[in-house]
Amino acid sequence: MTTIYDVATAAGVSRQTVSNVLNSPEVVRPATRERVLAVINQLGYRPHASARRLRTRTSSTLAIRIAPSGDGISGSILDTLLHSVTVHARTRGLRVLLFSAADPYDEIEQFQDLLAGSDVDAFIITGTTHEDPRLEWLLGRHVPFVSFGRPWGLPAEESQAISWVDVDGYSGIREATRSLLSSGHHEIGFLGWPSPSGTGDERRRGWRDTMTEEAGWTRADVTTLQRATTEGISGAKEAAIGLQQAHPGLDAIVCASDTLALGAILADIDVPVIGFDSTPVSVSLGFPSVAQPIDEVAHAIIEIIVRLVERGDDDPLPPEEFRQRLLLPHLIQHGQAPS
Amino acid sequence: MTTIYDVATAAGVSRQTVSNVLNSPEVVRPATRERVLAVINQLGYRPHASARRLRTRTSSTLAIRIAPSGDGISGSILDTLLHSVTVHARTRGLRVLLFSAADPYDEIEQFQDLLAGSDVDAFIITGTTHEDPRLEWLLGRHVPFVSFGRPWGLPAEESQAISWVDVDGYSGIREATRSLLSSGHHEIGFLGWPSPSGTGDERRRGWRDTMTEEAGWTRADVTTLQRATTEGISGAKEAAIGLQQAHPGLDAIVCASDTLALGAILADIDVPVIGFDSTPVSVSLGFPSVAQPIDEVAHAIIEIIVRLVERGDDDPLPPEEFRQRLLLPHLIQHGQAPS
DNA sequence: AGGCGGAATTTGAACGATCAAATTCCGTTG
DNA sequence: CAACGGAATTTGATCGTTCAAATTCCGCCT
Repeated sequence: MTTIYDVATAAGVSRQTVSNVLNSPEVVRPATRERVLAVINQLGYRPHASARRLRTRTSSTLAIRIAPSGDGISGSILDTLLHSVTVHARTRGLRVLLFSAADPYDEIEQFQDLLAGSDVDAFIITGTTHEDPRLEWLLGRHVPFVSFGRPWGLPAEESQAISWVDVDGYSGIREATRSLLSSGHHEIGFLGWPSPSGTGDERRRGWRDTMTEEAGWTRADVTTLQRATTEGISGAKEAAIGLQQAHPGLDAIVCASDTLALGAILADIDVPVIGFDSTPVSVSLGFPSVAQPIDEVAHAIIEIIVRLVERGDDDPLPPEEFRQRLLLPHLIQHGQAPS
Repeated sequence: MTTIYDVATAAGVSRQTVSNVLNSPEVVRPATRERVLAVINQLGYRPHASARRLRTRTSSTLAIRIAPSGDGISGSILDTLLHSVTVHARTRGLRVLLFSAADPYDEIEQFQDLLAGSDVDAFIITGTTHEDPRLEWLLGRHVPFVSFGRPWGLPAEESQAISWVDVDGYSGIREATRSLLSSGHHEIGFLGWPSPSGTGDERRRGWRDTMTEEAGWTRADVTTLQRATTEGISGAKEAAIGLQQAHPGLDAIVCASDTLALGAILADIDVPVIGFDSTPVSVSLGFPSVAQPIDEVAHAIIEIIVRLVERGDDDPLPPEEFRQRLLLPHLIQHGQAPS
């Protein structure tokens, strides 16, 4: 193994100069820099990351929790995010460490371990809930983190302190509903999750507002055009059938997820169905779905993390517009007709 | 931040004793051990992982490459593996680092970086190909690694040196075919990938041998009962239609993947279809599929890695049966009927 | 030619842990 | 009661890097 000393000796400079070539090239005279770089290449020197971390107390690594196991149909959004995050992280010289945790408290336990060893500079958290203990813990210690998903239902003051990236489900469902309207449909139902659910309620509003503002329905009328059911195929199937029985004129359904959409499709009521998340199921069966721009999400997350990490410990937080990003999803018409 | 010195001072012992309490408890007198542990808890001391790594040159971390982006329908096997690996890794005190690479050479580049910094002790590699440059590189440097998937087509001698965990596709397809036979089907077709393909050919043989050994077909007859097509729905659909036209008596189809199976189902030829991998698509559509025991795979991988890492640098390799595991997949009858 | 001052480079110290060797402790034994 | 010896504990050195301070270099001005 070659160390910084070997390089220094071979290049006829001191170890610190080698260090500077790598970390602050601008302070080294160009001629020297070239010479050192040549030696570095020739010897194949790579800095010892742990030694650097010990000294600098930073790791250039971010951590993200991975849920115990893929739950099946839709769970893959987070997996997709993981891919994109890893790729974008690399372009900024960051690494991604995975960890698993049984529950939020266990997760906090892991935060501690990872931070204590200078293993990790920042976290990406997902699935924040009301009164999430993780938020308080992280904020209290000034640990840089970004949430994928807005932290719903927090007092404005606290929510301001949190960095997040999210996808505007409201707009996504509006776009889906609008596309159905413009292709001549009118009596469009909605299949969603039971309230309260930050994400779910927002998607429902997207549909409701489009129906009332752009299709001439009244608030009262649209209430019977929607059903709520927990994520799952059989429940969705029943709900879709129920919807059609109540509204024989029903001519399309917008859903809060691909799972619900699949249920609606399997109900065989023969109207167009639009899902959410553009999961493998919608891709392969070919029904339209609102796709989250996961790659953009990853990009935004990484940019924010870089900003947060670079910030000195008592510099002020960057302004909100740099730390909170709401991205637009887009309706995708998958090639094939439903079977 | 509390260090080992703080603990030592507070407990009235030397730093080394504290270190021993954590790393070799058996050499510390029980009374002392208790006292030190109490202080550790009280102060919330956590060892600084980077300092330890610098000294010991090990990281308790393994790395796995994550492919650039989820390709859609089937890719999720590796994601599932990632989940399981992370969980099992934790039980053995290991961490999981992700990295991305554009191609095998780029991947080797990353191996170097990660090893140079004592960031990583071992790798999990996937998708090994004939003449894989990674194998040579890793073997040449005695870097511990485990391959998910047998390295196909290597000279026996070299192949012996490699540790791997794989799933016996041959048996899986045999089980699938046999189950169709036992439910009264006889003219069972096979949809697979073009040869040569280690995995694909193996699965095809599973079907062929079952047909000839257990269903009374001749080698010659079965050749027309199978079609090969690249992974994709439309190709599979055509192939399935072609199969039925050639064999009007066709009464079931076994496929090398869920994607192919979905194609066959969408061909509407109304015979039972069995897929492979039990992906979300087969789960949600409810067609049977051969499921890889991914959790067992992850467990086996971690056990092997632990063995390899613990091994001194010139200890002999553990015997093959500890380093090469072929696991059995199982046919899963998903609840629901195809739409 | 001597002195000045900023740029470039080098030197000393430290980050927190573990290894290896040295020392202390303490119960046994002659 | 002193010497012995194994167990328990402490001390000195080191892993590879970067920070901060000290030193050297070198062109330029008077």
